Amino acid sequence: MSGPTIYDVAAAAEVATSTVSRAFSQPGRVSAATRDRVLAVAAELGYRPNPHARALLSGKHHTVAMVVSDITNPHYFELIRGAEMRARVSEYTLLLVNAEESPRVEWEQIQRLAPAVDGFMLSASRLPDENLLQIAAQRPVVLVSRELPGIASVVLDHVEGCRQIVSHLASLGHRDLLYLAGPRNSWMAGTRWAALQTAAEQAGVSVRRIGPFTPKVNQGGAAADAALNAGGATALVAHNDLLAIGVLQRLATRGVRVPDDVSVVGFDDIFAADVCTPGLTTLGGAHVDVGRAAVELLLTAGSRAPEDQPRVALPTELVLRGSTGATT
Amino acid sequence: MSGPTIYDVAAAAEVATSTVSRAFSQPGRVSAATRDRVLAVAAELGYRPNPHARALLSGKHHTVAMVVSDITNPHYFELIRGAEMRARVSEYTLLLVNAEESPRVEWEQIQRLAPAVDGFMLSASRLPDENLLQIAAQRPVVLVSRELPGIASVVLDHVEGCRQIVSHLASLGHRDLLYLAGPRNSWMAGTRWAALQTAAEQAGVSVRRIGPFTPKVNQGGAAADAALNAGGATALVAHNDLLAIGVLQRLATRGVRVPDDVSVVGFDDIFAADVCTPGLTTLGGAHVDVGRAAVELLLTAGSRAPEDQPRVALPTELVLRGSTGATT
DNA sequence: CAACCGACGGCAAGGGGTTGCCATGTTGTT
DNA sequence: AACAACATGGCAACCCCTTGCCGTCGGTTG
Repeated sequence: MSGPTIYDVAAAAEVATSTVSRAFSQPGRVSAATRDRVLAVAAELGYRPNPHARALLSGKHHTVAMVVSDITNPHYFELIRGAEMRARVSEYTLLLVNAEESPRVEWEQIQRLAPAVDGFMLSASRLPDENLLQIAAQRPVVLVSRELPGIASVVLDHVEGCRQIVSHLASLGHRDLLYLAGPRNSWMAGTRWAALQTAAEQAGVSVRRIGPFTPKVNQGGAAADAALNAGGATALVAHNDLLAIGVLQRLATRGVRVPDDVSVVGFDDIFAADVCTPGLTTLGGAHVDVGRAAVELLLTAGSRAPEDQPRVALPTELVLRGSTGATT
Repeated sequence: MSGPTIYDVAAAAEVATSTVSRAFSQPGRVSAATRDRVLAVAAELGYRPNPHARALLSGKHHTVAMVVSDITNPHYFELIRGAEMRARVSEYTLLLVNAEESPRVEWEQIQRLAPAVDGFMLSASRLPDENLLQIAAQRPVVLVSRELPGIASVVLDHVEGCRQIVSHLASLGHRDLLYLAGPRNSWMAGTRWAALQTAAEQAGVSVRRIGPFTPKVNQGGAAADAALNAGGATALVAHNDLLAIGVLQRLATRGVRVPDDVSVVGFDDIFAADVCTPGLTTLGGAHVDVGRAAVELLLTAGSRAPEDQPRVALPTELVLRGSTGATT
């Protein structure tokens, strides 16, 4: 069933297993002649080192786990791709775990995998701070789309991003913004709201908040109705593109014209934002780079003390499409 | 660094390590009293079995690898989710691997992971048949969106699906269909073409093929232009939704009205198909179930002989939206 | 020519579990 | 009461690979 072991190679090459092991991992430790012979025999037999046996002794598993809050959110695709690419370069394996928006599932999966991975990349984690610190005490952790002192993190610069959104809307004449908030346990939801308030104040416009809403398309209907009910706002800023798209659909159904009657902005710049009608103005960014940076941090985590865990903030890009326009 | 071991638990509970091991894996093998004590001590110490050590001896890793041809295709989301769900139920870990549309990358990754996983789920594999058989000789393999005698597979029933597409179009008055083909090394592309031909013949309509095209949105422009250039067809059937959406965009740019001038059909029913304008008529199916079924097969693979590997074909669903209409 | 030294291989001890087999202690059978 | 049949727990080997330490051997150095 399993392939040849180091013993088979050793026997065939007529050396000790330790020599075979060293031929691979410490090339300078054996003579060139012996090394060549061992490698030749190994190649012939199709020998592949068993990663488990190796991990058992070294404690290094060459594997990192990426936990995402909800894998059906297309926003994660690019993130995953970036993480996967960076991991592969270092010959690391990426383990993908779906938390299904459930803190309990997230916690259980992490506990289960903890002994088997070198670190965790937690994207939009819904776990409370103390749990995150607990995990970070056991294993290297990098947070994505969340920040917490003592733990490394990678986020898109939402402060600057929200400023861009507000500036954009303000320049189009909007004076009353409404934020359709994300889940209560989403750090992003809180931060975006704070950033929007600050930006709004600086720009001299007002912003209110309703919600929370689960950031999925099918919640967009409720969000849109709530927004219309709240009244007064000429621009809606949805927690993410999925919600925004749901809102657009509902507004269309109710005969509210976008952007003539109301403008809509989302976050993430998912693929569908470019395809829907009207196109969705949204705050994007290089999500591939976020994933890449997170894994990068994770792989170099060993050398850093808990108190100087880096916080990386990557630039955002406001993508203008048809869903925002001048007030009439 | 690492948590307590079975030795710590054994010492604390004043039993042998074998007893601790059995308390977990063979509950009936130890007395209830002993088992309870061991489990209590283990819980108190926060003991978690080391999966590597376990895998080393048993050869079971409780891990399956899912290889996808291109992770940026949203179509995989549901597939991944289904696979992940099924794996979790059995406390299996899902390893996600991106092949980036490159057979070489796919092959290398599979070889690298082979000693560390219990099986492979290969989605839309771009590898030639002989490579697949080679892999299947080492490890259990389940193919998704591909069939090959001797290897288990799960596909959506494209034969019936294509019949539905053709019937739909024929009933709307279309007599000349054009298939915008997928990549040359895509099994699906070949099968869909064959199924379309058969269905067209039965329905008494004509179908032609152009391509191959890389199934991405940005190739839709070229595909649309080639289709218009080919002339004559009143309905376009694109290899997948990404390509179809690209086609829709290009047609809109060129002022060709959909569905008035030409109808467009896609495959996969990705999320974006519902939000683009017009909505894309597409052949979908329960992709979650495909992922679920594939993992199911993989977990029960050990008991089957190579010659009776099941071929599962799940039903498709033709989703009608605005991109198809009657000929004028 | 003795004392040293570096290069190279081998021995053997883990690392954390699992499991076949054996030695007890219990219960059941006649 | 004597013996068979279980039920339990422990011992120790084993899974595959890594690595500290030691022995050997040819070559330097003084």
